[in-house]
Parts: sequence; C-alpha cells; structure tokens
Amino acid sequence: MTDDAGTPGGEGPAGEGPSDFIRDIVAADRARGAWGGRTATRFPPEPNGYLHVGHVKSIALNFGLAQEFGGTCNLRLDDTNPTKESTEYVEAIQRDILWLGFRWSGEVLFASDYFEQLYRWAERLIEQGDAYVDEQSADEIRATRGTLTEPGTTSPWRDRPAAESLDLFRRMRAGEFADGSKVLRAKIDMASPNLNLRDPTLYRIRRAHHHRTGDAWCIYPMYDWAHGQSDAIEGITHSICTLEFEDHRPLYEWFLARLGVVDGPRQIEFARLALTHTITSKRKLLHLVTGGHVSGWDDPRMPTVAGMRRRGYTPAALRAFCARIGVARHNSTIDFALLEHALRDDLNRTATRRLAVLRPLELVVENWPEGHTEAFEAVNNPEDPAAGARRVPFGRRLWIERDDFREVPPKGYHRLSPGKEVRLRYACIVKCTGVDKDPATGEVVRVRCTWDEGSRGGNAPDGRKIKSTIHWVAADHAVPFEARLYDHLFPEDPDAAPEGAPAPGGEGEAWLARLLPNSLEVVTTGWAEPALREAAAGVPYQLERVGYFCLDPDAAPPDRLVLNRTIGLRDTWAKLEQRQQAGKPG
RNA sequence: UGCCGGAUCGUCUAAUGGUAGGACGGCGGACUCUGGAUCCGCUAGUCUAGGUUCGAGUCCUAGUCCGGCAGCCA
Repeated sequence: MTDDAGTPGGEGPAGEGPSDFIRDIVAADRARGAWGGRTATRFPPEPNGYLHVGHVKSIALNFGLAQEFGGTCNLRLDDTNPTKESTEYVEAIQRDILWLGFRWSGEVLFASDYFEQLYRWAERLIEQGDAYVDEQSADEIRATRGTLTEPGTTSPWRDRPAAESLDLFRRMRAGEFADGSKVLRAKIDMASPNLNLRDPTLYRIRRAHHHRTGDAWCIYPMYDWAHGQSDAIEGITHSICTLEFEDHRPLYEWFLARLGVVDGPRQIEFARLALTHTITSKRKLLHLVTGGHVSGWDDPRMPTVAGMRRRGYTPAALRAFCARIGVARHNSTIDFALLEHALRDDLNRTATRRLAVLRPLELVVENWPEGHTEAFEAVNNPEDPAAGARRVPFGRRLWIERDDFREVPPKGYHRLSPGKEVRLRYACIVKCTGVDKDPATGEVVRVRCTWDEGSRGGNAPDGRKIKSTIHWVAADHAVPFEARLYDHLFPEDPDAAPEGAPAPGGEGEAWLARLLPNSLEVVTTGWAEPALREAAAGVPYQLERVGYFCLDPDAAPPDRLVLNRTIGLRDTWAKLEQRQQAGKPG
C-alpha cells in the first residue's frame, strides 16, 4: 500500500531540482563544515489532531532535506499538553507519514521522553537565577504582561531567593500545590518589546492524565521550554518551523545559551501552507469533526491526510505538489488548482481505466441480435502499455451517460443525437435512429440506434472521422455501484465575508457559516463493467470520460460497490457549454 | 504610537549587481477511439519615490501596504 520513500519531486543539493532558501542555508552550513557536516531535522507535530495538507508541506521539507543531504529526520511528538493529546492521534500521525512515503530515523520520539531532563535543566535555570516560581494567578500574569506598546510590570515573586524557588518548584512537582496556583517563569525582561521575552511561563501545574507518562507528572513544560531543548537533546541541526514562531527565536536561543549548549540547533522559519477553498487549522478541523459537519477526520472532503487518502489522493501527487509550491518566507495562498493538477498528473499516468455510467440512459442497438453477447478488447491504461488489456462484454441493450445524448443538440455538441453517429469506446460505431418517450412526461426513456457492422472494435471501415467517442456498459452484465461525488467544503476564501454581509464585531465561528451546502452528492444509479467487481482498495481507477475514482472503505465487494470520486477529468465541453449559456441573452 | 517579518505575471515561484524565467490558471491552435492525455502558441509581473552604479528585482534612504506577536496552547 505504501509506496517507496524515493526522492520526491525535488533534487535539492544536486542542483538541477527546485531549491529554496532553506536548502540554500543547509547547503551553505555543510559547505562551512558546521555541525561536523551533519544535517539533522525533525518533524514535531503535537498529537492533538490529524495531519493535514499543511503538515504535508512540512513533512516533505524536513524528511526531504534529510534524504537529499544524507542526514536524519526524527519524528517527535510534541506531547506537552495532555489535556488535548491522545494515542489515537499519535497512531494516526505515524500511519499518515508512512503512507506519504517517508521514514523517520530510529524510533518514534516524544517530548515526554525528555520530561526528566527538562525538569533538571529547569532546576539549573533556577539555581542560576534565570527562573523563578511565580505565585500570581493566570489573570494577574496576563494583566501584568503589559501591552504591545507598554512594558509589563515585574511579579512580586520575581526576586525571591533561588533556594526558595527551587524548593517550591520541587514541591510543585511533588504535587503539593493546586492546579494553576503556581508557575515556573524564566527571568528575562518584562520590558522587552518582544512579548515572548517578558518572563515566559516554563511550567504549569496540571493534574491531567498523560497518554504516555500517565500520572507520573502534575507539572508540564510549555512549548518554548520543551521544544528547543528537545531539539538540542536530539542533536538537531536545523529546526524548521512556521513563521508565527519567528518571535520565539530569541527565546529559543536564550534558553540554549543559558544552558551552555554549544553548536546548538538553528531555528529557521518558513511560511505555512494555505490553500484556497479549504482550511488548515487543526482547531477548525476538529470543530468540523466534533460538530458533525463531516463524517470524521477521514471524511474525503477533509484536507487531512486521512481524508485525502480515502478520497483517492496519491502520495506521489502530494509530494509533487510540495515540490512545486516551493518554500518561502512570505505568506501565500496556493490556488487549489495546483493541487488538482498534481493529482491529475499522477492519476493519469497510473490509474486503471474502466467503463462505467453514472446516470444511465438506455441505448438499444436494433440490429444487434437479441441475447447475443460479444466481448471487445479494451486497454487498461493508454499511458502504460504494461497495464495490458481486458475484454468488455457488449450486447443489444446498453447503458450510456444521459449527458451523452441530446434530442436537440446545442451548437458544438458532438455526442449522440437523432441521425448522428458516435463511437462506443472500444466497441463500434452506432447511428441514432430514434427515441422512445414517456407519453406522460415527454421524457426520453430510451434511445435507439444501429451499429455499423464493419466497425467492430471501434474502427471506421472507410476511415471516416467520428467526432465523438462515448462510454457505455452492457446492461445484461452491468454491476451496480454507488458514487460519491465531492466538491469543495468552502468557497475560495473561507474567511472572507460574502458580499453585503459584513461581520459585526466579534464574529465567533463565522467561517462555519461559509460551509458549502453541496460538497457531497451521492449517486446511486451507477452501472459499471464487470471488471470493476474486482476493484481493490488503494488502487486508483479512471472511469473513462467521467473521472478518477477509488473504492471507499464503506464498500463490501462483491455485493456493495462504493466509489469515491477523487477528482473529475478536465471537462472542456462543460466549460464551453457554460460559457455559451452565459453568453446567451436572458 | 511597540517589536519582528514580508512585498516579482491572476496564483505560486526563480533570477544571489549583468537578457525578469518556470509552473498553475486563462485564451487560441494541432493531434486524438477518453471534448482526457500530449504538443505548440498567446496572455501577464519587479509596491511607491528618491539615491548609489556603466548597469538595480537585487544595494542605500524614506514611505505605502500586508502578515505575526499581549495562552498557565503549540
């Protein structure tokens, strides 16, 4: 199921592939001989949700760097807040990274592995006079932090003797104090223009069961304290994170300096991924899940790795996408079309072709003998001769796509209509001889045609050009299936208030109101060729002229076939027709 | 009125003082047993104003605009 961890998209240091400012930095560091020529990165997710497409960018960067430079990349779960984290997430994260085709160096690591070391270092900070136990409440600490333009004020406990702080800190660990009653703070500068340096909190008391350490601890380190030191413990050279941590870098470096870490890691920030038509906020994604707006973290409409996997996205497409978007230091929003391009590009090369009809219309071949079945050869993938061919049964009664017949064809319509010829893919050329209508509604219920007996296999005996080739399924051999068609969960910019609806004051979860109503359409009328009965999980299919599909886990072959539409084919005609209609006065 | 960071075709991204290039999108065409794929072409950009320089997207100065920061979240 998982494919090779081969080199994704870019070449990096070799030179010919895409590069970016981070690869440049790493290359320069290596050229300088820094860190003894080592390159060590890490991917440090917090296990408080599933990985999404934004993480994929970070994964591709960190693991990619290690691959390209012959370095290492650790997987470290940043599990310092037990109230939000769980083993379910820990496991999902590993599964997703492996599926993407990356392998971490050594064992899976956890920030919680370092709790004891972190604690000892904190005691050292206290002894050095670089940290103190503060007994102010959270509210008081907030109130005395100052504002963006005004300095904060110092805590009354700031200058207590180190021995007293040390004693208190040990008793904090021992569980002598109530949650929230005390914290350990770094003693830096309450007047710093960088708020992160205004005596940041290092430890808080939280009696919460940790998914790994259980009840061993009642104090937990904060991100700033845990992260850099974890990097240092692991010998990370380049600690890559997103732009919002830029202001934390001075703090990151301050801790390292106070602990006397030489040759410590270097923090480098890059712009997180933003995509049109979607959200990449774990908080919001969690809200979609818990609020029942989607079926779960792996809902195929979700931008999560699990969702994309279920939807039929491929690891190769995701990696190619990451190589394409680059890495930079300024915020940007990638057009979703770029992801779709990468997806189609991969799927076109790899997907197994099949014939299936979503919305059937009966087609009767009047000069085909009743009860006679013949099989035509159809190639499995025109992009890949090695994929071979199969035989598809053909009969007098067929299903064709409703869209492929028009009683009154619009301008430029090349498909079937009365008196017109069309090729049935891989089978033969047919000419429409008439239609049967429901006398009550006037609706076309059946299309009649005759086939050109010289066109067996689909080739015109006289070499005449046939404008259109359509797909079909023999009714007597058709396999029913359910198709789930997905569309964007959100409009282009989920955070933009729609025209004429300005958000007054605080708008709470306004983005939720922007959830699109028709992101899921279930079509239960599908008929597929028999070969689809053997559809396998994790294999991409192209239903010719319809789109790319994959088997959904809800399917229970051979009795119940459920196909997810990964993405449609480019549809030039639909675009043309839309434009024609829009152009008409009305 | 604080600090940090950023600004190149519609979007993303190169050009590291020397011809502003690529990708996606859009538009047009060729080809085609998928109106798919493929191929070809077109479209379109250096935030502004000064300065340095033979030469500036790149360096300097001053602006403008955008993003981040006031969790005992990460």
